[in-house]
Amino acid sequence: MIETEAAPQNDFIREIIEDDLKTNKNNGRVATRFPPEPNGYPHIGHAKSVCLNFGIAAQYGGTCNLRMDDTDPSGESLEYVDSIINDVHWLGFDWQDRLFYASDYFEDLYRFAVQLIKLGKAYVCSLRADQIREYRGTLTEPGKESPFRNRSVEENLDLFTRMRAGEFADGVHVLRAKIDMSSPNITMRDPVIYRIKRSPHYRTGTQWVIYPMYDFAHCLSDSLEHITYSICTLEFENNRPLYDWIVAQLIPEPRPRQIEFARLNVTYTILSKRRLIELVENNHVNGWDDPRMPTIAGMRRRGYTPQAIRTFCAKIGVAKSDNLIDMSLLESCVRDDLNEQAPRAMAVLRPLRLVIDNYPEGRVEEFECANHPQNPDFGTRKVPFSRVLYIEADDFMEEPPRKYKRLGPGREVRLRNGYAIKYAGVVKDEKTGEITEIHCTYDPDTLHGAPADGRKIDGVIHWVSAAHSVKSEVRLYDRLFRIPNPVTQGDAFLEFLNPDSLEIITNCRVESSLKDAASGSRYQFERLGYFTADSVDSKPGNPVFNRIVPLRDSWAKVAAKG
RNA sequence: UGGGGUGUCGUCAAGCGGUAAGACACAGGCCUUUGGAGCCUGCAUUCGGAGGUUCGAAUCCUCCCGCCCCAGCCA
Repeated sequence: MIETEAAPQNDFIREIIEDDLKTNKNNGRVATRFPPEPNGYPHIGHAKSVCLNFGIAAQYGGTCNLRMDDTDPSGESLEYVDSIINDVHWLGFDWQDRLFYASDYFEDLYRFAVQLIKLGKAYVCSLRADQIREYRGTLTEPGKESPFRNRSVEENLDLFTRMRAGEFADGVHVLRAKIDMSSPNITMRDPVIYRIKRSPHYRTGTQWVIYPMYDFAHCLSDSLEHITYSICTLEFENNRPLYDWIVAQLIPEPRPRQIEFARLNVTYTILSKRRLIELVENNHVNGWDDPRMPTIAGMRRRGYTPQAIRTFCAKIGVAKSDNLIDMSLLESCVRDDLNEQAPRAMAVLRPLRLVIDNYPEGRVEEFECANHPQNPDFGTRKVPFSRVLYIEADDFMEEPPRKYKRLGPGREVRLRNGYAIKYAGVVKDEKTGEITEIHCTYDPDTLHGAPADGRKIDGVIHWVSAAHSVKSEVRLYDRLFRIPNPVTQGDAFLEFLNPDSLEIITNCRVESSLKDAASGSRYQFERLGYFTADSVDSKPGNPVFNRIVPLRDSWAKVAAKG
């Protein structure tokens, strides 16, 4: 089952749940929710929360709701709601009919606020925003009580009703919880729970001019949905006493419990929604699903599989200490999945002409090649072979360093799926001295298996028949997210946009059997890594390939060592 | 200098008083018609530091240090 397998290691949360199960706190129910604010596309950090919340629910036979936490109309939109729905589904999770919107609770929340006023636990404060800040005190000094703190219930009710009715301009009044202005926890110093904001809401339009704040709306939304565990990130730890306070005033037991975990950080990656929005709005990238983006949509386009992302989330674990996950773990997860799922093919990115001198001109053979080296279920494909081939320019070196196993003067290598060939000569451009063509001879007895005389052939290179190959477009993203650490520095954007890291290569040749590659297909091209046919830019018959997994340049390391 | 968290290998992360799991990374080897697959081996005498309790401490106690979060009418 997808949900269970995706559950990250979450021992401290499991412990809490199992204690509750023992004491039968919630009658054995486990109910979680994934509550994004629809003000951006979900990213890999959200995936961690999605896997956690749905995973926990599945582990205990419970439920997980999807809830749009849309209490601040500015920045929220239907487009983002759609992206969340789409991406969570794509990741493999199902909330069935439990899709909710905090905005659907506006009427309930309003009534809760009225109730709080009647309890004498909330008041309308008419201080200006800057005054409220001033009265709040500082980290080390207690705050001062608002002069409006002791308004009568009747006056508060009257004012709050008129706030809703639109009688006041934005900002002239707010509703505050009456808690403790001298609390060492600043969150508890009479927090604002309702504000006037004349900003049309993407769902409720202009129906409301007052909107509940997160602290008020979230815990009560959880309560309305009978959530048992409200799992959120660490920065809300200071808000937990407020969460408990509000719920204690208005909701009978059993009440939802907030549990915090550390949010995801990945090396070289920006996961701040504010910054991602900036990248999109300033056109630094081509939208939220740009393959360079750490969004689910971007990763999907780049070729990541839901499985790989789920595995990643399961492997990183869930704890309370700040973390910075090495991107190599993410890459390892895709490689692992794709190694099993991706059919193999051959491609050449930087073509170098290779002529087999002793192979008859005009002759064409077709080799039956396995689409997967380990799994015969993938079947085979026919690959044409002829006298003139293209090989990867890197696969030939005139002065090969030690340990180089590919082609060079005097050497013999195997053409993947084909014959062993032996170096015969090289042709250079007279002016530049650049190698333009390699000449080889082939050994006809080596098509299947090693040569009869027992000589060993170490190197294997891939190739494509020049006359039969098809030209396609490949986009190389050397690493998924080319953003240097520390990501908090402003110049991160410059690096992100560095054209050197976004090289686009257009003269790639892909063997003909691939020219009908369907959109969204993933291939591992021999020795080059995993590629996906880009589902947005590719056309049938001429796919555009994104390279999705960087292969470690181990050869470069060997060469560096000498 | 207030409050809330958190510190175990390069990076994550188990461990809950009985003598440091696992993963990624890294290194070496074997094997292979992708060097990037597969297999094998190595990789924390020590758990932020210093004391203490105990036969025994990463785990309990004391003090100290580092890092993160909180002063939006954001979430």
